[in-house]
Amino acid sequence: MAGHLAPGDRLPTEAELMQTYGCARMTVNKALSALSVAGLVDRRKRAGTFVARPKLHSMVLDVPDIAAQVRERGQDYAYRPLVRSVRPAGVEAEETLLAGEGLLLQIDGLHHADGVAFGVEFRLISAAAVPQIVDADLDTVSPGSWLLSHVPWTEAETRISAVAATSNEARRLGVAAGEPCLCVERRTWRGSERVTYVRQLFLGHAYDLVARFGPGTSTR
Amino acid sequence: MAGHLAPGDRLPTEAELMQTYGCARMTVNKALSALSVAGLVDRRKRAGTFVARPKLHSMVLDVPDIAAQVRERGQDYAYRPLVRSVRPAGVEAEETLLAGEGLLLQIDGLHHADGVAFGVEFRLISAAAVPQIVDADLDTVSPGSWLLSHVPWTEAETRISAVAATSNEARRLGVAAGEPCLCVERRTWRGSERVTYVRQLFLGHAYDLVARFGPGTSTR
DNA sequence: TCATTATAAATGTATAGACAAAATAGATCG
DNA sequence: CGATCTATTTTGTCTATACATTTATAATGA
Repeated sequence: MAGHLAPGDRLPTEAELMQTYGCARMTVNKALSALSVAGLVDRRKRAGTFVARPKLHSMVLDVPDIAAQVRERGQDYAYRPLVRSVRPAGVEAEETLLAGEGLLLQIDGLHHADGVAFGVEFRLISAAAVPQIVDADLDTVSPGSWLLSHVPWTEAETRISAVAATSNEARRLGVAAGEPCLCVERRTWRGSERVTYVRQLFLGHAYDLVARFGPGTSTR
Repeated sequence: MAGHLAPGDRLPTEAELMQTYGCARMTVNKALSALSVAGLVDRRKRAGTFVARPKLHSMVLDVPDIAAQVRERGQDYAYRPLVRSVRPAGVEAEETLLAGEGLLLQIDGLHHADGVAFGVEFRLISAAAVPQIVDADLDTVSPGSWLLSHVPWTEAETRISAVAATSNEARRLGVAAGEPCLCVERRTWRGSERVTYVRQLFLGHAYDLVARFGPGTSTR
């Protein structure tokens, strides 16, 4: 971290470090292994341990709770449901996003900050994976928060892009069509079962995401 | 992962797992510690090990090499420099982005796919932190790639947002002003020294980012 | 009843020793 | 000269043991 070793440089062997720091090899090994999973060094048997070339290939993206983030700025957060419908899967092309398993719950809603809408959300939930959702009260709490606290999930994929608001979306957000928006699409699984698909559209000037890489990031 | 244990459930103690799987406690401990740093379980002394409630608070964001990503789609990638200037820091307000240390190198450039520009990049590099950059050949290779392979860095922060292309940016990208673009701003440090600031603007329909959370993500 | 103290249960971390696995470097042979 | 085999170095992983640290729970006392 101090920069004494450049990427590609070889570190002392475990045996040498063991001597240097006067501790057992297991201890050195655990430390180096930790550096390895943190991506700071590469280790190859027989060859040794090398400073990894920094790769920007992965960073830790903070996906903040929307409500908490808004409140942190001193604003008032509110979620307002727009549409809620239960229907069998496979009716529309969109359902390929969640794909064919029993009943499908569609929930649209708006995210407000200080009473002004800054994000619109389209969500599909598989009733097969989340049976409790049908009777849940989703008028005040956002389905995102509800799912987070009620449904264990094991895998998620988020796609981030920039799009122009369609006329429909723009109307809901109270802006002109074509307004640049940050589009967050997220698919969530529990095991191999799909749980939910959500597409969130945030006004470009009202929302951003932050990702970090560095000490303290990977080690939490 | 199989869902047999719900969030909040308590796992067997290390001693019990040791019996169950017939191995040493150190082995059990290493396994549980790994699950802990992966964020799948929480461990409290005296209390035990518990299935963590899934938090969407952090995901792993793939920041792909732009060139590689374009080529993966079967397209031809090219970087073309636009502006390159060396000047003392502190001249413009922008320099607060990298802040006052000696000479500052500004490099603007375009990212092309199959000859068509899809991204424009504005970059500041601290010559104090990267003295070699002044003499580097940056006509064919993008400064991003050059820096990656020549400068070890320890920390980076990326901000992602959606913005409308300014008339200047739109001209360079060959689109209409106001076109929605994905804006990626990244600050990079080595220790406490700032290395570079970059602001990249990608055409919304030509670029997106993907973040994942799940088995195999944190463990690489 | 409440605050304080003591006990014990669980994780956290270190050690020394052993063997496995991989891959480089060298030796051998055609 | 090249291919193949061998030896050795280095990391990967497990084991058994020991002691430290934290903290939930039980015991104690005013």
